[in-house]
Amino acid sequence: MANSRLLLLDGHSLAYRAFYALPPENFSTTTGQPTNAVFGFTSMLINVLRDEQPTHVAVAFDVSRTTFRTESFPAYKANRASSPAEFAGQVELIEEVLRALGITVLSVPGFEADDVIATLVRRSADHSMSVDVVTGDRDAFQLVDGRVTVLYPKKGVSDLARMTPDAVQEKYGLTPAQYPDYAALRGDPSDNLPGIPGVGEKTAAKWIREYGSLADLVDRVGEVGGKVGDALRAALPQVLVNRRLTQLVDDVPLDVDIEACRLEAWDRAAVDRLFDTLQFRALRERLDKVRPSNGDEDDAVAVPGSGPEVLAVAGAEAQSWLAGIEGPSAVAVAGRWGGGRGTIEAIAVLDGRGVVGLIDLGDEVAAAAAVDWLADPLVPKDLHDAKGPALALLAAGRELGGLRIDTALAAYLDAPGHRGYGLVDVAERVLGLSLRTDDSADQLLFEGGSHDELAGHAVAIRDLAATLQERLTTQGTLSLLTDLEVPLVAVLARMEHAGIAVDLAGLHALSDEFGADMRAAEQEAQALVGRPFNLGSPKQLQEILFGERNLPKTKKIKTGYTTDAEALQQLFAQTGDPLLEQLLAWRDRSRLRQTVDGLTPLADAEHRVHTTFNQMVAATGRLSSTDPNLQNIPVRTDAGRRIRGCFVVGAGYDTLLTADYSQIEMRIMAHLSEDAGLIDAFRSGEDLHTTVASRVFGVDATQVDAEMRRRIKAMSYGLAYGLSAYGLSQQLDISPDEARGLMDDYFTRFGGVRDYLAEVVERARAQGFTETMMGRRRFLPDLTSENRQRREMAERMALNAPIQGTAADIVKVSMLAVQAGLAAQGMGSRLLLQVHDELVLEVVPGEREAAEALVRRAMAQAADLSVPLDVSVGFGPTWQEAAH
DNA sequence: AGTGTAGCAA
DNA sequence: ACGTTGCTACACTG
Repeated sequence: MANSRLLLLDGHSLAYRAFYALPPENFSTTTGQPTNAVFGFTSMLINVLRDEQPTHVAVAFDVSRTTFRTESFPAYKANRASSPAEFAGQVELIEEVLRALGITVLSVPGFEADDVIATLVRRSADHSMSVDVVTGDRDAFQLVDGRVTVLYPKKGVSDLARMTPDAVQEKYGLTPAQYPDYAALRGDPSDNLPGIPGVGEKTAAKWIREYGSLADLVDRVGEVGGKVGDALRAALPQVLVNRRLTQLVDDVPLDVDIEACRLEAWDRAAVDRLFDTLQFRALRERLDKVRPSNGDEDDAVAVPGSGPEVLAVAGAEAQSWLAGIEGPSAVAVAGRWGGGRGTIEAIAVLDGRGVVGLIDLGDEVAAAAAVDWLADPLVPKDLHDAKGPALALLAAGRELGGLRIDTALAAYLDAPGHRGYGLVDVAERVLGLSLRTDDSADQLLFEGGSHDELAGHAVAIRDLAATLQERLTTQGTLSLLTDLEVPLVAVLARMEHAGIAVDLAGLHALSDEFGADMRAAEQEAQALVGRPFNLGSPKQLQEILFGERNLPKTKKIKTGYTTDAEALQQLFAQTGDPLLEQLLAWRDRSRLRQTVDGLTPLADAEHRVHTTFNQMVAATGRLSSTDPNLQNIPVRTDAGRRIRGCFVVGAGYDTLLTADYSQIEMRIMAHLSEDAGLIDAFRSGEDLHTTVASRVFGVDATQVDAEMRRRIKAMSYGLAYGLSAYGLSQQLDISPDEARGLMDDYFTRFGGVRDYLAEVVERARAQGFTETMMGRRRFLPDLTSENRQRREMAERMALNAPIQGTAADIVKVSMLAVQAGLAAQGMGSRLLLQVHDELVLEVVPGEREAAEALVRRAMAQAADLSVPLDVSVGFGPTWQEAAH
């Protein structure tokens, strides 16, 4: 035990330091939960774990305000205001963090955290451990000796003073043992311990140095001359009380053995979940770099040596080796991909024989064999995130075949909502494995000596496939993987590979035009203000609007007052300040230009842009699109639609086809809620919002005016998002009472919807997750949170996830059906984009009718609901003109 | 490099 | 505090 290092922290004092050191406005979750104390504490903890490499750790907390100290001296700490509510809540969160990290938490009624610490310090002497005590309470300096160091936060949460005997000597001119004597003389305002009038730190330290100790000073108290001597004699009883209170108790009754504080590997899944909810992204990564020092780094690394034999397979040997493979293989692929293309550098194949074959695709003969093998639909294989390799094969004019399980997708279905599904992350979360990787990027590149690494990945993929397959089977969601997500990989790869053509000249013209509009607005704005300024700087804008021009204050945000479009429009309505118009115009054009200018550099030689569809980002099951995001191309304004007009049909094709579901989410709501009224409204085939409005307001459909329809439409859509009466009132610009009345009327007519919404939340609370029609789960642990904000946030997520998720499932099913239909009929038309409820296809000459029929059928039959799935289809040379 | 604001889509 | 799911650009901060 000679090399054991014990780390002891004073939870409350450090949390308090952090609470006041870090501004809560910079440290809160998006749900409004302040996390400054949790963040600061956790940050300090990670730093000391990293710097001190302890083998044992414990954190002590004060339990209550009454201790033996308050009993003997009622004024003790009586000056302390009760801690603010924002603080109290965070202590619980800190304890959660510690639990997840497997760190012992201690508290003993009647004693302060420092007494618990002193007790452990004394006990650790038997184990001859070195000890670090982290606390914001200077009384702990009395514990310092050659074996024990106190780390005391100087400033903020990152700067710790290392108090060794020498450091104490240097700072106070006293030994650690003398410190409590000195503290008793000095008093402590923060603990409400009075000092001696006229005696400060200097005199107190001088006396202790001179007399050696407080006891000696008391013995010779008559020798102290002057006014301060009189003061000392007068205050002596109080000084002795101070001394007793400052002394730490080192025999607190504590039934925890030091050995129980040994730091074990922590529960990564729990840490991930907790840090996700706390939105501690950076800390998560810093924590990753700190490993428990008990040598666990080597015992879980999946590399050969602990695993199977690795064989470098080269040249002509590759083909025969691959041909001899038994059973499904786990395949790790090194390469690079993105932007609709990709290359494979090497693969590691692990099969039933238990040998990893490594094939470097730099070797042409071996590469040909490997590509044939990867493309073979009859060879079952498991990959992690197969879309990249699939793109590489498409680039080579081939297609990935035989994909059985994609372990990244499996991990996503098992637990959506994580930040990343790279192999390193997933192996750690699911298997508790720490994969060695040279670069932290998810995409493994094959360079010289990384054979072992790639082979280790293949082992991890094999184990992940087995574990996750079992988990999904238990969940009943395996078919979602094998029949939906995995087949979709190939479809997405083809879409990304195809890209969509853009009219580059048109985009450049738009950019110029929007640029000119921006300059005009900028000049007018600067003329109105009287000097140049940056219209894109919210800070300068705030100074000008609320300072110089003294406009009414808008909604408060972290950095002052908002200048968002809604607020500026409201300000304009109130004040008519012409500057606001110019700002809004500038913002609008600037935004549009930004969209256009982001697009042009991404076009390839054929003037096509290739987005990347991400299948594992949205917690609800939706896809997302990046580089560029083609799912948020403007459509609501005329100028915006002109950008859509620059997405065009490509050479060799006849037209673009767009097909979208109308009101798919409302239809899903009708189906799931089984509300007879809503189902009837859809079956009638009349305008949905008008029909619903006529029922809510109890009038004939012909009596429904535009305003009534608008309100009902907003209400209907809001329902699926957990809209509150307040939110509805804001959106419709009516009073909360009026909104409440509208909701009541709505629910009177559509009681099934109300019952469904209530039930979906309660069910999710009971089982811990929501489910889509096809069984896709979303876990929402916050549904049982004590914290109201977090709980209500989770409730809204629970309302929305089954609806948004079911829509996502249905669209994915329809994509598979479209792709299958195109292939079955040997058609040349192809899918290009998916925008949540819309598909965009490029149609070759002669296939318009067949394509429309196919798409309509595929989309309408993607699910069997109690209401029809209505699909509208349009054709046109541009995306804009193909819209309907 | 990371955070916050703003704004676009479904 | 008050409507979900995403992505990107920019300004500002350390």
